[in-house]
This record gives sequence, structure tokens and C-alpha cells, in this order.
Amino acid sequence: MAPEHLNKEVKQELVKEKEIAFAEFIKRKGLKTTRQRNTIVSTFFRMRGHISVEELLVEVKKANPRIGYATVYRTLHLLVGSGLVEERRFGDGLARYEGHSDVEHHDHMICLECGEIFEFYNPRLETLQEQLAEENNFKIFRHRLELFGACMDKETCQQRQRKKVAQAQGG
Amino acid sequence: MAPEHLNKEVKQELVKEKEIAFAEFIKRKGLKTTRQRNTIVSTFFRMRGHISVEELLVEVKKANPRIGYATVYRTLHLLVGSGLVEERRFGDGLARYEGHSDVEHHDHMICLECGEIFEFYNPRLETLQEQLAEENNFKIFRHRLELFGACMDKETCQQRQRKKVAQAQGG
DNA sequence: TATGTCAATGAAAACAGATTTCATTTGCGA
DNA sequence: TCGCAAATGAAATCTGTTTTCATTGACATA
Repeated sequence: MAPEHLNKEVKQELVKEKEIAFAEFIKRKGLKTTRQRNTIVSTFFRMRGHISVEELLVEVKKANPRIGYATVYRTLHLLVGSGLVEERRFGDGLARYEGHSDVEHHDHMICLECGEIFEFYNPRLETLQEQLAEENNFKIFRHRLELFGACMDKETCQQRQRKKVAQAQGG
Repeated sequence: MAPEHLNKEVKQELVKEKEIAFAEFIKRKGLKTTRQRNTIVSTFFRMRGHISVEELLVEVKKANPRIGYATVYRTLHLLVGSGLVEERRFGDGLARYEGHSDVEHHDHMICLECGEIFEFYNPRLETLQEQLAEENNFKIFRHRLELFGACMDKETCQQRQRKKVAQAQGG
């Protein structure tokens, strides 16, 4: 269930949740709540997509024209630090920022030795797949990614596997 | 079969092939072969991994100290344009360059409507997976990535599929 | 509510990587 | 060999981001 299928009230609820989560992060770190930060954070979470600093600043200035680059940059760094926001860089030299979606699928890492299955999720991976699909005129409905290997935590697990694979290198 | 399993002669052969491929690209574009470009290109292909401009320049200067930043940048852009080299950007603000491997596995895009299977390969996707695995103390031996969706070329294919998916949104 | 402290702010300067400029050199087709 | 467009190299410039620093403001404590 991706965010675009959520209705408006639910979205606003999510925005509020994120603002609260950020406020908690700020408090936890012993930092201060300021009008500027509130403006920037709530503006950010109300925007969609991959947001550049420039784009965000434009919106922020509508609420408070005195807020400048520096504060936007600093607040974005805090957002990234809080884990609520992801920084991305495509080829154009601009940093772009994206709020995490809360309800997402996950991919898998599967240990061939001990059978353990790790779930993971990475937004960059998702975006990249979308990009590749778009370049190939393909529209993704769902995908499956499975990484097969060995978990490094368990020494024996890793070592035993290495021998097995040496003779039969599957791509 | 990944590059690290190839022996030394085969590797040198690959380097030579790439140099030739680049020379052909240069000729095709009506550009000129120069000592500097040859030096930079052959130095680059003899290096491993994700190479920054700085790193490359250091090596290049060992062969010809008069070669400067500008020429290295310009040559790298040509290499990227030729398709022989991939530009990457991680978070550190430095562009990094990586020569394609020739013998690689591929992933799949699968059209659920017409059943067509597209093969694709993208180095960024591979690298990202490696990064994620490393962050999770996981060593990848192989992986499988399948993108399920619809090919946009065929209008009907795309449209019909969209209806089907609307009711059963698989992640 | 008033006070003191230290983080936060904003404007401008600084910074860093990448690109462009421009005078000079060089590759290469005629 | 000649002519000319492309390439080079050093320096200047550009652009996105970070830092500086004087000032403001949040908030714990009195």
C-alpha cells in the first residue's frame, strides 16, 4: 500500500506524526524548537517527491520570507539526522530530500548457510529501479529483490559458504 | 563470472579492448587522438574500483606531470559519453568513475500482460546492493531482481494491466 | 515573570568540486 | 607541409553547500 493510495486525512495525520517525531528528536538531542524550524519542517513534509533546497526555500519563504538558505540547509541536515528524511543525489549536483514513507514493502537478504532471512528496505534502491524502468519505458507494479549470501556475524557460517561457492559461481 | 576471477592476461586484453573502443568512439565523433587522452584513458582502465578525479590525476601525473585537472575532467566526460565508463556519486560530493565490466549477469523486467521479458543490467544497482549488504554485515554471492509490470510501448498492454492491479495492489 | 546561557539565526564570506575561458599548441586531412 | 579546427593547461569562474560571526531567541532555573 503506497502513499498515493492514502486519503487526505490519513496523509495529514502522517505529516503531523512526522512533525511530532522530529520535535521529539530535537528534544532528545537537547536542541531547541524554533519558529523557523517548525516552518521548514512542516513545509517540507507537506511537499511531495524529491525536493531540492531551492524548491523548499521557495515554499518556506512564502510562510516566512526572512528564512534564508543557511537555516534551510541546517534544518534539512537535522531531518536527515533524525532518520525521517533521506538525502539523495542524482547526477545534477543538487542534493534532494525525500521524506520516508511509512508503509512500504521490503526486500530480503537470505543466508544460504544458516537459512536466516533478513528483511531490509532502502529507498534509493526503489528509486533507482523506478528510474531504470522509466528509461526502458517500463512501468513497475511490484518487484522482488533477493540477495543470497552469508551473514558475516557468524564466522563459521561465512567461511563454510565461501568454499561451497568457489566451485560453482552463480551470477 | 565476475572480473576478479579473470586472470591477468585476460584483464590486459580487456584493457586493450576498451582503449580500442574509446579510440573508435573518438574517431566516430570526429575528435582527435592526443597523447594526453591516451595517457588518461589507459591509466584509468588500469585502475580498479571507484576512481575519483583526484586519484586519477595523481596516477596520470606520474606518466605526464603536465596534464592538468581540466583535461582529466574533459576526458572522463568523453569516457562517460562513450558508454565505457559510469559516473557515480555517493554522498561525499566527489564524482567517481568506474569502467564497465564486460561479463556480467543481468536482471529482468517482466511484462505481466504480454509476457515479454527484458534483460537489463545497471552497475549502480549492483553497487548499491553491495553497499546495503555491507552495512548489514552481509556478503552477497548472487542475487535476483525481478521487476514486474507492463511495457509502455504497447498501449493496450499498459492500460489493461493498470485495471487489474488497481484492485490487488501487491508490494 | 525575569534572568542567564548557549543554541539558533541570517547575511555574507568562504569553500570545494566542476566547468569554462582564452591564449597557445597540436593532430590530422588536404 | 600547410591550415585549421580541436585540444591543452593555467587560471578564472561558476554553483551548490558550509561556515563565520554578530545578533537574536528558547528555555531551564530562580
